[in-house]
Formats: sequence, C-alpha cells, structure tokens
Amino acid sequence: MPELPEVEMIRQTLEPQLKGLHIKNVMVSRPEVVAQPSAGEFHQRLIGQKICGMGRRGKFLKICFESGDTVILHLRMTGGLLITPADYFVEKHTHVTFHLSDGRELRFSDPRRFGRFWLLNSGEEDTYSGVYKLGLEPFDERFTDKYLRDSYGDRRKTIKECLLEQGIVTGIGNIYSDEILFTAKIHPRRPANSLSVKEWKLLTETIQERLSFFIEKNRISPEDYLEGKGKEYRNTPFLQVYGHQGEECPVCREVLCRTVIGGRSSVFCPKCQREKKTRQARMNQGTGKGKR
DNA sequence: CGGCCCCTGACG
DNA sequence: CGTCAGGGGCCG
Repeated sequence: MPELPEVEMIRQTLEPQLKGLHIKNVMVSRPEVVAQPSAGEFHQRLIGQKICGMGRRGKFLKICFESGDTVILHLRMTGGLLITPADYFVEKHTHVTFHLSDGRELRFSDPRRFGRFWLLNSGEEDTYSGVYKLGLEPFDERFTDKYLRDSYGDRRKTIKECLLEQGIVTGIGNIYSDEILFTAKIHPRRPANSLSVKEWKLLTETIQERLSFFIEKNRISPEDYLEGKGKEYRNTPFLQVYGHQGEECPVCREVLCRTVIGGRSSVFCPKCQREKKTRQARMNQGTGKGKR
C-alpha cells in the first residue's frame, strides 16, 4: 500500500524514537513474514542489538544496528509499523513484536501478510530482499530526464507500466504514477517510445515535484501517527485523480476516466491527457512552434 | 509479456 | 455472493 512518500514518512516518524534503543526481545507469531533467515535465527540474532538509525530505499525500510547488521522490511500492500506502549491495544494481524529497552514495543502488523522482513549480517551482500534490483532514487542527482529517456526511450510498454517498475526509478506505485502522469499531462497508456524529449523532461520534473509534495503532505507527529495506527495516510485529500473516476477533472472539469493498465486500475483525464496527439499539436511540433 | 499467486477485508 | 485493493514474484 505505501509508496515512497508514505515509507519516507514512516522512516522520518519512527527513526528519532528508535535511535539509541536496544532490542530486548523479538516475538514472531507468523514465521512466514520473515523471509531471511529463519524466524528463529531472526529472533536470536536481534536480541541485544542497538538501533543506530533507519533508512529507506525505494519502498523498502531499513533498521540499522550498531553491529552493522540491518533489518530490511517491505510493507507491500497492508503492512504497518507502530511504536506503542507495552500495554497498548494489540491490533489483529500483529505478526512481529520487538520489545524495546525503553519499555515500548515496535509492532509489525499486516492483514494480508504480504509484507516481508530480511536480516542482513554486517557486510553481507544483499541477494535476497530485492533491494539490489532497484533503480535510482527519484532524488538521486543521477536521476535526470536523459537517464529516463535512455532507459525507457525505446520501450513500447506503456509509460504507466514503466513507472511502476522499480528497476529504473524506484518508489512510484499505482497512486502516484496516476498523479504524476496527470500533472505531466501524459496519457498513462502512451507507449514509452512515443514520448518527446520535452515530455521526458517534464515527466522527470513532475516525478520529483509530486513526490516532494506528497512527502510534505504526509508529515505527521508521533502522536498522530500512533492515533492513525501508522496506516492512516494524509495524502488522500490531495490526490487529484486517483480514486476520483467519474468526477470532474480539477483542471478542465471533464469527467475523469478509469481504465486498467498492466492489470492496475488507472484514472486519468481524457482531455488533459490526450492519448493521440491532436492535429494542432502535431502541427506545432512539426513547425517547431512554441519553441524559443 | 500477460496471467496467476500470495492473503484478508471492504464494499456493492 | 463477486470484485477490488496504494505490491511484487514467478511461471509458462
């Protein structure tokens, strides 16, 4: 469920609270959520470790320990991480509980059980979690319009599906791909190789602008985070198209359409995001009109 | 590549 | 009851 802005919000909210604490115990009630190593080893190896920070890579969260060991976590669709007092109501589907040295608990809950943990030893190469397959962070200085164009420019695949891949640029999911393409006025079904140089540039800028915007909108206090059980995100009031099919486009008032692309529900404005270029647009491009 | 799978819960 | 869900891996 969470995409880059939500995962970043979780990291920013939890890191200051976890930093410096020790793991007193680890309870795993659903061993299958620990992908690597075995749940037993996961438990044993984490006891006594001191947390020195948290990180994020794409939609993966990392908990870093002073020993150099790292816990990697992917929340997938419905996973949530919550720091609670020990006597706090235990949510249904709580699969992993870390007992912390300040008496509180770090709890992982996930109704659908798609979320996964990995534990890497200090210096161990990560060949399990999938982090190694990820492309650039959208805020990496190497992430440029040229990079996107060079990576995708020859693909016939739809631009929406390209954005959902994590191997070129990472962190964009189904909601933000729709939001980004709407803002950039690019139809989600456009083949990647049909985008102009200008559109690649606009798309690159829009990816960074929209993700920054939603990271800002997601900022939350630890109290509100606990209140919302770590799964209540603040971005929804600011979504312009996702979930708004059948409603008016906030820009042109045309009715927003829903379709399925790559098996994923996609919402777009048929007027702002033209699938085919209009005769006028082709003429403008052909004559170089609008340039300079 | 598309299609299916992993799961539970919300909603029509 | 069927369908869908903001993710991703695997299989033919």
